[in-house]
Amino acid sequence: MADKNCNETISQHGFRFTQQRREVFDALQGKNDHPTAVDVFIRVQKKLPGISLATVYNCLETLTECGLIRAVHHDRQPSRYCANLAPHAHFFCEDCGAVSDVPPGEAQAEAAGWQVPVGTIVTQREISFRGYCPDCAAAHQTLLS
Amino acid sequence: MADKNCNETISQHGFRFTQQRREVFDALQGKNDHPTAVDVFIRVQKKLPGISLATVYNCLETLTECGLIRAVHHDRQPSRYCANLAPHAHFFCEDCGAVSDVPPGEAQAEAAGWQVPVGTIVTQREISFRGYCPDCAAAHQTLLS
DNA sequence: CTAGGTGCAAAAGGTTTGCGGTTAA
DNA sequence: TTAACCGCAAACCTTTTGCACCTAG
Repeated sequence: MADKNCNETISQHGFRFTQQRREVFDALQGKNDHPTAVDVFIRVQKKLPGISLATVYNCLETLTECGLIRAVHHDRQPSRYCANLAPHAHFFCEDCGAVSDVPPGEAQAEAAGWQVPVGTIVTQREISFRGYCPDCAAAHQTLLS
Repeated sequence: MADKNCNETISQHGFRFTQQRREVFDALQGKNDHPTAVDVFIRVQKKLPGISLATVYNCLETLTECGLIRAVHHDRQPSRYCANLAPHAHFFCEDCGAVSDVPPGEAQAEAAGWQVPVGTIVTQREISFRGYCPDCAAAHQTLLS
């Protein structure tokens, strides 16, 4: 069903629904980790041994353009990809490198309160947190005590 | 005076206060544009014709490590650097590529309301907006009307 | 049938690094 | 004096591109 939706969306954007695009899309579904292009490449290779990394990059870009997935960036590290289309922020652990989704609270639906100049049109907002995930924070605390 | 402070801070971090670091630091002071490493390189060359781009990169990293400047990233575009140490967000214009600082409003001191998992330690937060700056937004409107 | 997509290999572009000579402390 | 730093050039790593072949519609 996700594939059906994917197919339709891709077609609506004037692209073809190829095996490669389907597998790249599938590789992100149902996981909430945030794989890099290379990670996706490794996953998809299990289904399509002949796929090339360049094609994975191309597919990821196409899918992003179609709004089926989202690209996530942190510093200049490799791009990561995310199938969670709901509004959310990202958390990057400085220790283990894990990337996780951060859902907004009730009161946090909009980025109210930022003094964007009058006349500005904001089309997108990105919020990211950096620090230590619960596991790594606990490990730190143990070391310090 | 800014230089004096810069000198002290660099020394405190165990680094040397070299001409190159001073000029790189100075190249960012008093401007609120957000130059790339190459932009800084071009500026600093006027003062130190012999400086190399690699040194500019190294200086920018050292200064960032000392907390004297801040690195700003957007997608995988070249890193930009910012001398504004006050808490603020960034706005990236999709049309003209301008990067500007966005000060927080009164009610926006913290990014409260995000459901970070219990036990997480957040050390840094980054907020960025993308869209059209007032000038480009006006241009768009003109085209559409 | 054919425009668009794929695989490959090579290039691009930003950033980092190794090394011999230089300099701030 | 000497460890840190600089300039240079080469390496690195992610991402993009050109081209000949292939395939979805």
